[in-house]
Order: sequence, then C-alpha cells, then structure tokens
Amino acid sequence: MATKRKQQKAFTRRIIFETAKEMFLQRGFISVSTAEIAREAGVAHGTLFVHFPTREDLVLDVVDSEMEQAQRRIDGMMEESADFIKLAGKYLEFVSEHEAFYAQLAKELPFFSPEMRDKIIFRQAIVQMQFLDIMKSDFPCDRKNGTRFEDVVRHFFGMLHYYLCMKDAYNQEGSTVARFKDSLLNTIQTLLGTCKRDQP
Amino acid sequence: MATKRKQQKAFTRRIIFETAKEMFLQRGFISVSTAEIAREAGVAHGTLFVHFPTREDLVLDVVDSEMEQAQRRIDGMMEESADFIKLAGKYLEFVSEHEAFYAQLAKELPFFSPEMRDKIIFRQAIVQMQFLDIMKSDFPCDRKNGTRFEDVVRHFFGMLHYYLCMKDAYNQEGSTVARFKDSLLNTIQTLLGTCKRDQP
Amino acid sequence: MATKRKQQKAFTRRIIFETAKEMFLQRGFISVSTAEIAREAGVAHGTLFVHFPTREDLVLDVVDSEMEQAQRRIDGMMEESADFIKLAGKYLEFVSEHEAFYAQLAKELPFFSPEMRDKIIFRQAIVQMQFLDIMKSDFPCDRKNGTRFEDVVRHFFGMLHYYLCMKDAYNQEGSTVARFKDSLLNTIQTLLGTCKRDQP
Amino acid sequence: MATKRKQQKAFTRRIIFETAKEMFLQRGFISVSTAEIAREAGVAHGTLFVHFPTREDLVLDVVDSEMEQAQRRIDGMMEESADFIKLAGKYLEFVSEHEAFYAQLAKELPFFSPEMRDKIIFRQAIVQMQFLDIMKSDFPCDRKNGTRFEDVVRHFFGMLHYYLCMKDAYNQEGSTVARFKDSLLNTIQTLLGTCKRDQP
DNA sequence: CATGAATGAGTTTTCATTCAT
DNA sequence: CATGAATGAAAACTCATTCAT
Repeated sequence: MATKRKQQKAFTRRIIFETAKEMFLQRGFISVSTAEIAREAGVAHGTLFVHFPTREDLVLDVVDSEMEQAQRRIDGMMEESADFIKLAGKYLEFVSEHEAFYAQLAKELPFFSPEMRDKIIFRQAIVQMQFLDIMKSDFPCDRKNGTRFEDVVRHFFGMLHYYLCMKDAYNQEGSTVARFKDSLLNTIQTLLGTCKRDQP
Repeated sequence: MATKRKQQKAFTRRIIFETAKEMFLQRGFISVSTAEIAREAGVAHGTLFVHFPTREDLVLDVVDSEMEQAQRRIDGMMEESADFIKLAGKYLEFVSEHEAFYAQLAKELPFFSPEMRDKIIFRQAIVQMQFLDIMKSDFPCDRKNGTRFEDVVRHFFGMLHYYLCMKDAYNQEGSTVARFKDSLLNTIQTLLGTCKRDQP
Repeated sequence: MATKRKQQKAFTRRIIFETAKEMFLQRGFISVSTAEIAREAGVAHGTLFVHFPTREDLVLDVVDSEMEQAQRRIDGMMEESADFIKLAGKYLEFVSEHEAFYAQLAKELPFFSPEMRDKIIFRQAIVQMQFLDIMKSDFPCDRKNGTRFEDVVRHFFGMLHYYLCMKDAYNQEGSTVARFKDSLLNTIQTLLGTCKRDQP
Repeated sequence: MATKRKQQKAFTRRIIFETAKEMFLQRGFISVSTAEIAREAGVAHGTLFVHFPTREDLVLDVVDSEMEQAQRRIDGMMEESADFIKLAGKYLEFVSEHEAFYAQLAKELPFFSPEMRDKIIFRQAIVQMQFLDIMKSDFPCDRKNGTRFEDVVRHFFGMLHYYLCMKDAYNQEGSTVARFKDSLLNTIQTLLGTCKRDQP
C-alpha cells in the first residue's frame, strides 16, 4: 500500500509534469500560471505545490528533464559518427524537432532565476565542450592566426540561439532552425576550413 | 515666464525619463513598475502619466531615443571610413559603451508589443542593410559557392545578439561585447575572406 | 468533509453576495467598489474574485437572482387570479416590498453593459407580455379608435419605472410605489374601461 | 479696460459653457471629464475652474440655462393657446427637438447631487403645475370617482420621462418622443375624457 | 485672469502560495 | 497525499482639483 501510494503520487506528479511541459512549450514558461496548469492537469491547485514546492521547481524540473534527454541523444549521436559536420547537422535536426521548447527556452532564459540560468548554461557548456572535442579531433589544427575552434563552437551555438530567439520575427510556418540549417552548417564548415587548410 | 513653466515641465519629464532609463538598464524594461519609477524619480505616480500617457509610451521613448542616437552615430561612422572591419569595430565599441541598454533590449525584445518589436527590428534592419552595402563594395565578389554576404551580416548581428543575451551568464565586470570584439571581428573577416578569395 | 468545505465556500460566497446586495441597494450598483464590498464582508479583496471572477459577474448575479425570484412570484400570482387589476395590484405590492432593489435597477439600467441591459429588458419584456395576455383575455376588445392594450401595458410599466426613478425625489420614508399604487391602478382601470366600453 | 477684461472673461466662460453643453448632450453629463471639455474648448484645464469652481457648478449651469430657456418657451406656448392637448403637443415637439439633452438629463438625474436634483425637479414641478392649471380650466370637472387631474399630469410627465430613459433601448434613428407623441396624447385625452364626461 | 503641471486616492484584476479539512 | 478557498500585495491607469507662475 505504501507502494501503491507512491505510485499514485508518482502518477499525479507525472501528469502535472507533462501538462506543464506541454503548456510551457506552447505558451512559454512565463505566461502560464500554476492555476492553469493544475486545471488543465485535472488536479487541485494545491496539489501542484505538494509535488513542486515552488513554481520555479516545476519549471526547473521540466527544463532539466528535457535537457537530460537531449544530452542522452547527443551522447548517442557522438558514438554514431565522428564527422563533426554530420554531428552538427543531426543536432540541428534534433533541436528543430523540439523547436517550440528550445525557442521558449532561448527567449525566456534571461528571466529565469540565476540558479536555473546557471544550471541550463552549465548543461549547454558541456555540450559545447563535447562539440569542441570532436571538432578538434576531426579538424586538427592549431595555427596561431587561424580561427580558434572555441570561436567556431561559440558561433555555432550563438547563431542557433539567435535563430531560436527570432523564430517569432520570421513568423512563417515550420521550423526556423531547419530553414537556416544548411546556411549555418556551410558557414561553420567554411570557418573550420580556415583552420584546416593551414595545417601542414 | 511661459518659458519657466516649460522648463519645469521639461525638467520633470527629463527626471522621469532618466530615472526610468536608468532603472530599465539595471533591471529590464519589464520588471520595473510605473509606481517604482515615480517613487524613485520623486514625483507622484499620476505625474508619470501626465508626461507619458502609457507605460509603453515611456518605454518606447527611452528605446527610441537611444536608437536614434545610435543611428546618428552609425551614419557618422560610415562617412568616416569605408573599411568594413573598421566600421564594424567602431559599431561594436559603440554598443559596448551602451551595453546595459542593448543587453536589456536583446533579452526583452520578444516580450515587447508587436508594434514596438516591429519598430526596433525595422531600425535594426536598416543598419544591417547599410552594413551589407559597405561590405559588398569593400569586398566585391559574387561567387556561387562562396559564403553569401547576407549570411555574414546575419552572423555578425546574430553573434552580437547572442553576446548581449548572455551578458549575465558571463557575469564579470565590464563589457561582454568588448571582450568578444576581436574574436567576432576576426571571424567575420575570415568569413569575408572566403568570399573575396574566389573573385578572379 | 468535502461537504464542510463546500459549505464554507457557499457561506463565504453568500456573505459576499448578501453584503454586495445590501450595498447595491443602499448606494447603487455603480458607486460601490469591489474593495468596499470585500472590506464590508470581512474577506480579502482577492477572495471576492474567487467567487465572482468579474465585478460584473457579481452585479449580474445579484440582479439575476432577484429577477428570477420575481419571475417565480409573478408566475404564482398569475395562477392564483385571472383578474388583471388584482394581479397588477399584487405585482405592485411585490415591487414595493423590494423597492430599494428595483429603484436602483431603474435608475442605473442605462449604465449597465449592453449584455446586462438586454438581459434585464428581456426579462421585463416577458412579464409585459404576460400582463398583455391576461389583460386581453380579461377585457376582450379590439376597437380601432379605442386605447390599444399595448399602450395600456406600456403605461403601467412606464409609470412604475417613473415612480421608481423618482423615489429619491419624494424622499419620504416608506415605499413610493405603495403610495402611488392606487392612483396607478385607477388610471389603468380607467384606460382599460375606454377599450371595454366600446365592445358591442 | 475693466470692461474689456470682463468681456474677455465672459467670452471665455461662454466658450467653456457652450462646449460643455454640446459634449454633455452628446455623451452625457457623467462620462465627460473636465480635461476633455477644456481641451475641446481650447482653454487650459485650470481656466475651467476659474469660471466654474467645481465640475458640478458647470453641469448645474448648463442644465439650468437649458431649463430656463424651456420655461420661457413654455410660457410662450401657454399664451398662444389655451387648448391643453395642443399645448401638450407643442411641448412634446419642443422636447423632441432637444431630445438628446432631455434624454441625458432623464437618465443621469439620479446621479446628480441632491441639490441639483431638487433644483431640476423643482423647475419640472412648476411646469407641471402650469399644465395642471390649464388642464383644469380646459376640462373643468371634479367628479369623485373620475380620474384626478393631478394623476393625468403625472402620467403625462411620467411617460415622457420613461420614453426619454428608454431612448437607447429603442435604438432607432430620429426622435423617440416624436414617435410616441400621438400615442401619449391620445391616452392623455382619453384619461381627460373620463373626467369630462361626468360633468353635467 | 489664464495657465497647465502636479497631485494622490481610487479603480478592477491577477496569481503564487498557504493551510484547514 | 489531495483539496481548493482564502490571501494580499502587486499591477496600470484616471481625474477633479490646486497653485505657483
């Protein structure tokens, strides 16, 4: 029975979690109220606070789980292929599939609490370092006057962030990331070329 | 006599304006309330609405005045030099001097009213086109498989936007833009190089 | 247990409702603020909006409940007697008992939202038609040059409206409608007489 | 020069007065703000309070002047004809020409201050008494069981008030009073008939 | 006398959080 | 554990009136 209770608890928590995720994804983390989430999830308003003591806890949980999932996918991708451009392409495809989520995250990141922001940025940083490693082993070079790999990685993620933020401005149907994917990959490849070519 | 009154009015308006600007810069356009601004400015809450009928009018005034000033500076820069990299460098210096403002703008742009957003994006677009023109005349090329100038411009402003958004993450003293200036300029120059070299 | 909660809720709602009703009756629907009602009812300002999402919802609830009650009474009266004058007399007595309410309603009707106004006027129209039917069957006549029944009904309700609006002007104690009841009934009867007499 | 000043003062006052009147007539006495009147009149907001210490003073002045004018017209009408029905018809025509004003007055009377209300009702009462006198001399009768003249007069003004209040409900073009004029006159005449016929 | 900037109490509504049931 | 009623501190905006110029 203790188990049953636990299961029930876990179930309720899951429902709230999934509902919140869907709503955040549709309407952003800021503009959805706890009351709305509870109503949509079919539980009492207070129940939400049993499982997530604070609104922020809920947001953090949703964001964190999504990023964990992303991390797993990325780890998988990296095992499959050591070709950086292919990897980057796959990553963009992944983001593009979850674009609604990542666009909200990119837009609203500055309004998260410092702790959450740091957490998210930390996760992001790990991915960046993984990309950096692959990049370096795929395109080995260390010429002084060439482009630094760190800059290339930063450009990749910077531009991805930019496209996500601007999704609304380019208010067309479909994925914005998908639309700019080739352009971004080309540029990255070009930049990488400026390093590689200088290797003896 | 009428002048004295006008001066007094202009003075009060200016106080509210400057107070609001300072607070917006520090804490963002969204999270500062009209009541706080009025209190900080030392006027009655209602007085604020004498000078700015709507909260949005105040925000818009602050944003607009700053962007107008920027436009003038940019026009000046363009007359001084036709060297794109120099121009871009100067532009980054300017933004870096007003970094608090542009960082808030970059972060909160998605939450502005559509009208304001369009206004700001329009202004931004003008600058981008000016940059594109200069770039094209400075580095003439039209090779099919090279990097497109449009992409280079987009990367320049995209990365600038990214650095501004991430200012808080790199929570060090001083200007974030200044710190990344050289890296950004180098990358841009490298990208431009990939176009130029292919010209016969 | 759930019942206790529900009872408590119903109790709070009732307190707000009754307090509002009393205050509306005394001071009109327009000039009483939600904050005043909450204070007088001894609940937090926000609590009022838990039970009545909008000020208008509260007003509408008060008005509607009173009019529904009226409708039931009128239906009852009509079953009891088919004598129009008796019926009209009873109706006036009913209005006179709830005079504070109907006086405010008459005075402030033009300032209600279109939806509420239509709702109230619609209810009123039903009663008028019921009266018209009874009148026609009680005093059957259709002479061309006699007074039209529609005019008689309109005069009845028109004068009632007038007395209610003028209640404050005749600022004496007690019911204004009661004071003019006999006079109004006499006139109506006289008017009806001008129709009836012309029947062959 | 003192004269010139006085003239100027009187002129300014007149402008404010006329502007206010027009606006009250169009939009009601309640919903027009002093700032709007001043703006529309082309004077400073404060100027309005030089001539009318209180918003209420302005409203009272406008209402009073209109009613004075009405009084003069009515006095004129009464000299022209001693036929009550003709007189009543002319009166309705007069009201119908100024319907916007009288409709606003009827609707908003309950929201005026007690002093103003009394003043207006007092004026109205004078007219009613004049009508009563004419009526009595035109249709001399004093039968006990007939309709009382006082009631007939009250019905006349009561119904007029009712039609004015309901002007918005019958939201058709043109004058509502004009539309109901004949019906009202007929009813009044019928009622008077019930007195007259009983005279030997 | 005319001006118009300044006032500040007042309005309805929202929402994360608490706690008795 | 689940409930959901209650809280109260926000928020932006209005407007008759005052008073120094």
